[in-house]
Amino acid sequence: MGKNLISREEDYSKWYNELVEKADLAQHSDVRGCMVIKPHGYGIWEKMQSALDKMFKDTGHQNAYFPLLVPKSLFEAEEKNAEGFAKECAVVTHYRLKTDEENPGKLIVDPKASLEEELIIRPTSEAIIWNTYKGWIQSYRDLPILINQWANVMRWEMRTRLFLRTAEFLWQEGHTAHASKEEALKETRQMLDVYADFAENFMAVPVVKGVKSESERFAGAEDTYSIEALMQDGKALQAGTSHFLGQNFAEAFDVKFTDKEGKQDLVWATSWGVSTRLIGALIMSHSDDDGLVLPPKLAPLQAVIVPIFKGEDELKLIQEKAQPIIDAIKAEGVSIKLDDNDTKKPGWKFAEYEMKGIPVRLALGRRDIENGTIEIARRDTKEKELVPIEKAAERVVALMDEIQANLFDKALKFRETNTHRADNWEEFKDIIENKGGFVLAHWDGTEESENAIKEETKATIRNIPFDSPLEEGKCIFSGNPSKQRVLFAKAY
RNA sequence: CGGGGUGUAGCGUAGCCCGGUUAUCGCGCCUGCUUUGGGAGCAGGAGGUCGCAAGUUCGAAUCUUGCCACCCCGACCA
Repeated sequence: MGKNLISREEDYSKWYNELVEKADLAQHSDVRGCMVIKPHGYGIWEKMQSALDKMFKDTGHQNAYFPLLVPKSLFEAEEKNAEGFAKECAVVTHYRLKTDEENPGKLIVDPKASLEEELIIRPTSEAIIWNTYKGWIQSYRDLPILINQWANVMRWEMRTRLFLRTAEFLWQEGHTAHASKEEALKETRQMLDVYADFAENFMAVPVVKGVKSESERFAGAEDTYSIEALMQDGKALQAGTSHFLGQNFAEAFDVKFTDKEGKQDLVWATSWGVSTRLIGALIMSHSDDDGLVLPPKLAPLQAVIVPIFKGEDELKLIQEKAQPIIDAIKAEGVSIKLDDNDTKKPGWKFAEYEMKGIPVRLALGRRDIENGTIEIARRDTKEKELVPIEKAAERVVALMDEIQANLFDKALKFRETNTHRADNWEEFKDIIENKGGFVLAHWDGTEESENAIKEETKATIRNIPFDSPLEEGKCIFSGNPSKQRVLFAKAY
């Protein structure tokens, strides 16, 4: 079982980096701030993609693809959005290299090949997409447009961490266009619900849904909704956002439609996204000192059989015994493989699959075959059980649901015991500094208080939870009246 | 962009202050034998422009200067 990591924040960062390496998920690239996602890490992303993609399709969305490069003039059209991202944009200025006459074998940028208009490598695609939508929308009959794109984006971050913040990252971004404000608001909320559903039911990570304060709002949005998760070190992680963009982008790109009455109006917009950061959330929610712990629904490989054998004859016998189990398990839609690699020893394999977070491991050796048993070990609790070989498939399939549910329950309990209420400034500071976790506290709604709190404690308003009840109270910082509690935490 | 630090084999490192034969150790890798129910043991082997350049010196991983790269702390952030 994992230790309570909240008590050892200093080496938590090291713990995380080593885990990513040991679990074989990713590595730093030689390219500044970028990440190489290794097959096991990418396998998790693929599982996330297919689950999310299905949820998007089930809510009426379609996939499409837009260009990587955004002309500067388009990028700057929506001023707030452009301003918000300006500091972290990579810019393409030239389109050709040439050999360096002073340094044979080397290349230099050809100064004659500079672009008339610079191209921005997308940090997000609102601009290029809304410029395209302009040509697609004339009438209310063209609406709504419900499109998602799977893509990479680039944000030139000052400091990076694998999965949590990298210069290039993979994500999906939904961009929808609507005829009415109500419909767009409904879409914004619906997609946040989809994200929360995904986080809780696939990732086994409980989340708090809510609305961001003005200062944390997406650049160019009227409102930003987020799901916030609590990591094992007591810090919050924003796991997904859904933005109500109002008519800002329609105005910037002049996207109008004619309604049923023949009147012209600007189109209403939303955008929403989750990224490979979710893999970081997954790692930090469930892992322990022995490595990664994966929820069965997102494990690229859900079960593995480690044969314990001496010589080819024994291996052959084990393979024969294992095959019906494998067939039965696969028939139930659970992925499993027999690791018959003879260059690695069983002990090595046990450790390896544990680090990689494979939910269930079976061990089958001569001793088992003589006794008609098989050993089943679950990753989440590290418990081992010896079951009759004919019951193995049934047990493994059942474990998938048990482990999935256990991980969620454990994460939920962790969040509950690490969510505190603070009613005055001293209490608030004490919790943030000494305990960590979420803090529900009153706030007067002003940016001044928000900034001052951040300045003194590093804690920020994660969101104003949708389910936060209305109650009279006083802002923990200013003492001014407040109508409800908001969610504070130190964040990634 | 400010403040600090580090560059020695695929990875992690000793040596540097106080210059002196063949650059230390561990992991990993290769070969052989024995092993296989929790990251095997023994024996042998391969692998190095000591970040780059210049300088000082009989002699530089070690001293000096310049350059480059990376890391950590802050500001920025899905």
